[in-house]
Amino acid sequence: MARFTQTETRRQHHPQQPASSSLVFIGPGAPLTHQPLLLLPHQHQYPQITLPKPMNGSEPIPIHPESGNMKDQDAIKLFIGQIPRNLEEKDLKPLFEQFGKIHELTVLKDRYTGMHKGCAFLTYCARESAIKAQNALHEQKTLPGMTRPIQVKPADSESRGGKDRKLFVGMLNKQQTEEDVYRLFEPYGVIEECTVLRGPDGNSKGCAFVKFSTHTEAQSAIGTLHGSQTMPGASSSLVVKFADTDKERTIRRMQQMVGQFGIFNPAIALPFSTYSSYAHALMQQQAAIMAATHGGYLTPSVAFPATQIHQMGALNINSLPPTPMTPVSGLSSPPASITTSAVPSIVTPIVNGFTGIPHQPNGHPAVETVYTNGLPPYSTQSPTAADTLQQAFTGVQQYTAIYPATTLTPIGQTLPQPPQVIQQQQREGPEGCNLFIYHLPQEFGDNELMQMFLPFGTVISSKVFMDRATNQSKCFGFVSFDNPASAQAAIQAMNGFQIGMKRLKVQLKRPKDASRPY
DNA sequence: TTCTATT
Repeated sequence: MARFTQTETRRQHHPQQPASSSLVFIGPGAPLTHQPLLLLPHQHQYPQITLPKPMNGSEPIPIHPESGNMKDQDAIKLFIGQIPRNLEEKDLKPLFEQFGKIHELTVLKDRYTGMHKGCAFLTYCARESAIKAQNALHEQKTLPGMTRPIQVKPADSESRGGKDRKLFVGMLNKQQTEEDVYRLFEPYGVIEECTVLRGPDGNSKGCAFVKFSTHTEAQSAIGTLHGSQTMPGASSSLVVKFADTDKERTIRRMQQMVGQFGIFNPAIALPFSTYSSYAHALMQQQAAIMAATHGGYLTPSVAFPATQIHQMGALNINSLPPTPMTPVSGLSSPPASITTSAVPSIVTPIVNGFTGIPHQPNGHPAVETVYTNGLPPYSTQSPTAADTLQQAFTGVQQYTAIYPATTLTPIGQTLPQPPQVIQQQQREGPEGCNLFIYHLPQEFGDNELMQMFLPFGTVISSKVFMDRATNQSKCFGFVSFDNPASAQAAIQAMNGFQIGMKRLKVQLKRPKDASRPY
């Protein structure tokens, strides 16, 4: 059995501190499961963990720092993962208290929905308690209802970056194990984590994550290994690059969704150039956002909370039913298997909770009516592709749509002050911020329109014009941003963007007084 | 060929 001893993860605050425990590589011979292979500290014996019993309907009791509850200067903040979503702070407390006095324990909640994220941060008063807890708990026990073992490890915030030393390894062959990957990367530095990505069946997806202890090590692995060889059975040479950040993953998912739009009419492929231009604009936009945000996190108005992104990613848009306009063969479109059941139930009441805003008497309901309702006007018809698409987008809707419905949301008191989306009754952006979009797919409603433009900035309003008689989309609409740069980015990326057989026309909305001399 | 989550 192979055993590789490694030094402990370096801590940001004490880079010089000698390793206080060693990490052991669990290699082949050890029963490898589909779990990521981690470099686990030696196990110590601790009392059998008694799982806390969730208490129904009780309020969370956050444990906050207080006097007499001082923490070590070098205390380690731990990230706790794989927590059942029905466990709150007070439920978790007993589990962790056995390793020492807790300084702070916070279950992470979605900022907007208050939804339990299934993870928490934990800081003990004593550094040593954290180490004990990690050794005793990490990957050692699976909490009720969870399919993976609990995670107890230093929070990302405890190590600088974290991402700048984590590599994505692609184009592995599916037979390669964690150990194979480990061996491959071992020469370049200290490997803290090595995970082969696997599907539910445990089969390798042909890629892996390798985390080095330093950026430099990671960089050197890239320099030497990337493209250096082609694994047997792989379609191209080995890919070694820094892993995506969450933001990049978000962008990737959006790109994938965009790609899926082409499925509305499989006969026409999305031209790569257009796709690429959208992707590129997304990247630029995201980069701009990141640069403008000191914390490095996306502005709430633009960011998709990770949990919701996850929801999007979990939905199979490929299962879209044929649209009424463009029936497709069974070839590329399996029967609609997506149902509302695939969407967290919280979504529906929120999205449906909108009340109509009365149309203006000027005969222009569109731009005047912001988020009149969260549903496309055709939603009462039999299921359409857009219905399903809407479900796919529900996570985003839940986020974006929630603001106008503040008084209707069941979790209203957990909502923070709504960000700029809530310029409440503002319907049209400043000049240069309002776009006219033509050649929309018939199935697109306000929401789909909004989703398509959200990546470029804060969408103040989105409206697809409907034919009053037929209740069908007139295939054009308006989108308003809160700033001209977003509008320009959207034009750059989306004008000429092909969806099905059509190409979008995206241009600035003509100002009302455009033709009027001043 | 990008993971279960990181205030």
